Amino acid sequence: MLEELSDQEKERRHKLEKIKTLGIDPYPAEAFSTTHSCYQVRHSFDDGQADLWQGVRLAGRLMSIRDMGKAIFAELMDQSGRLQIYLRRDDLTPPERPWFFDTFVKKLLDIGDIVGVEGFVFRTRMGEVTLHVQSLTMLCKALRPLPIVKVDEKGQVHDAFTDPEKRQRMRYVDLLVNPGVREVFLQRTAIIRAMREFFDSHGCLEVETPILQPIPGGAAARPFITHHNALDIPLYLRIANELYLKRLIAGGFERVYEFAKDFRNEGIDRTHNPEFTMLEIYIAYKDYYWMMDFVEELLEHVVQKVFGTTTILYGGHQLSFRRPFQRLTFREALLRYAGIDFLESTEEQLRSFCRSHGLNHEPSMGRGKLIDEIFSALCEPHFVQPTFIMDYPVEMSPLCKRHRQNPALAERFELMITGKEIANAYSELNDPIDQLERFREQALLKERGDDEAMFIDYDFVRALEFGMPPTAGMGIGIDRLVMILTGQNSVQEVLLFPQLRPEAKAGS
RNA sequence: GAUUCCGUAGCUCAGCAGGUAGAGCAUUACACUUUUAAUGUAAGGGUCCUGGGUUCGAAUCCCAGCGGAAUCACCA
Repeated sequence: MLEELSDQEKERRHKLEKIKTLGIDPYPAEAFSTTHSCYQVRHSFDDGQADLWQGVRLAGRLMSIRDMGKAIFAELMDQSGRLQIYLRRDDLTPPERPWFFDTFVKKLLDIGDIVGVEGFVFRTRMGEVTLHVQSLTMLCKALRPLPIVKVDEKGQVHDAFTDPEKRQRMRYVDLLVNPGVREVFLQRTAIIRAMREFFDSHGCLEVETPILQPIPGGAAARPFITHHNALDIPLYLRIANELYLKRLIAGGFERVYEFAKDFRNEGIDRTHNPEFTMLEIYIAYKDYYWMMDFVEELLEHVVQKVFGTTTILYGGHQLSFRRPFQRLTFREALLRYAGIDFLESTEEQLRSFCRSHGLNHEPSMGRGKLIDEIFSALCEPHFVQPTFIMDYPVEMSPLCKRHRQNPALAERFELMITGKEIANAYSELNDPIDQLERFREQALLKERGDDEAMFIDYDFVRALEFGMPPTAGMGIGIDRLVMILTGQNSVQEVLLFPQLRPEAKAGS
């Protein structure tokens, strides 16, 4: 069911028909080869060697058109940026097509149309590097008008395309019209590439593990569930890939990592999207202390490489990614900011602490969750600069080794930045008997109504029974890291296509 | 899931003591062969999110729904 067309859309469809009538294909099949990008022309044009700048071919979208009568100034935009082009009747009125300029270029081209041009480069009186077009090829007619964003001489932006809903629903328009948006996604890719290079240079192997899992393991979260028809079994979209990567360590790979799309069936807000990207990496024969050094080195490297500095401005804070980061134990953090020693507290004491501080304390919450609640509310906001929090209570970490000095603690650290967890790492539990017990405790929590408690994964336990070397493992929430590094305050701004409610159908 | 705010032309917005709509840009026409938020003159363009209700009369008030934003809850 098509929506009713607006006047401007009707107008463009009329133009489309006229273009066809002139014998011009508005959607030609042939490739259009280019010699330069807009950026190259604009930044490397040399007035002294103008004769070298002939036969320059560019392709892109018309972003503005200033009709001066017998001449037109327009802006062409390609992936690299914009370049002014100059279209003159005298040059675009070939004898075999005398109507070309007056009928086609002037009347039938619109902002948003995609064209290929060829000509020579010159500098206008106003000092603008410009392509003097000698031939123009229609490459695609745009049937909808593009929102016109204008920037005046003071740099002030007018009529910016800002409606968050429209921007996200029509990201293709957002990307065309808001240059900062493109920049964020280029940086996102650069960040991931720098990480990948770092891992590869440390002898790590990038692998792929199942997204559809019979048992959703490796994290505490509600999964999406689906059904496999041929096998007639339920399958879950993965909430993590941890247990599969550790199977690979058991299988003899010593350094593996995966940038994994994970899925969690939770609410959507400015820090949560139902699908998100998590980097997980596992290194055999190392422990979480080694991993802390490794993360520091990784982040300092990535930030330096992508941004050319180790200082990032975020929400008014100067974040320093220069090594070493602060380190603090979980117990010290709770003592300092909540005034409690969780090692000395029973579940009941923790529950009443939550009650008296107005925090959550559902009956289904065990010790681990109560402690987590207190920590999140009272401690996390203090860790603005990159800070390692070490040695979490063992109840909160069912896949993590007990601390070598205190069995109530786990050999786990989280890296907090701007009060948010960015990385989470363990000395991985490789004792199959202990692992099975921890799974069973999770099963009990599930019976108490904790729908995020873990399932027992017997195959994973079997893998551990065959033996997995001591291993350090870590996960990094890529979207949140990208948010911080690119200065965005919502995940939707670092995801090309964030999840939205379906658009209401027109008519039907 | 709860509360609050928002939903008017392609884009950004104004209009609300209730009398069936306005601006800038965009569009159309004309003028202008070095302009750059081009300019000048003229014109067209709107189920005012949807559905009910109150009223002689609703973009404006009330109710419900849909969508979005913020805060909280839930959650990495």
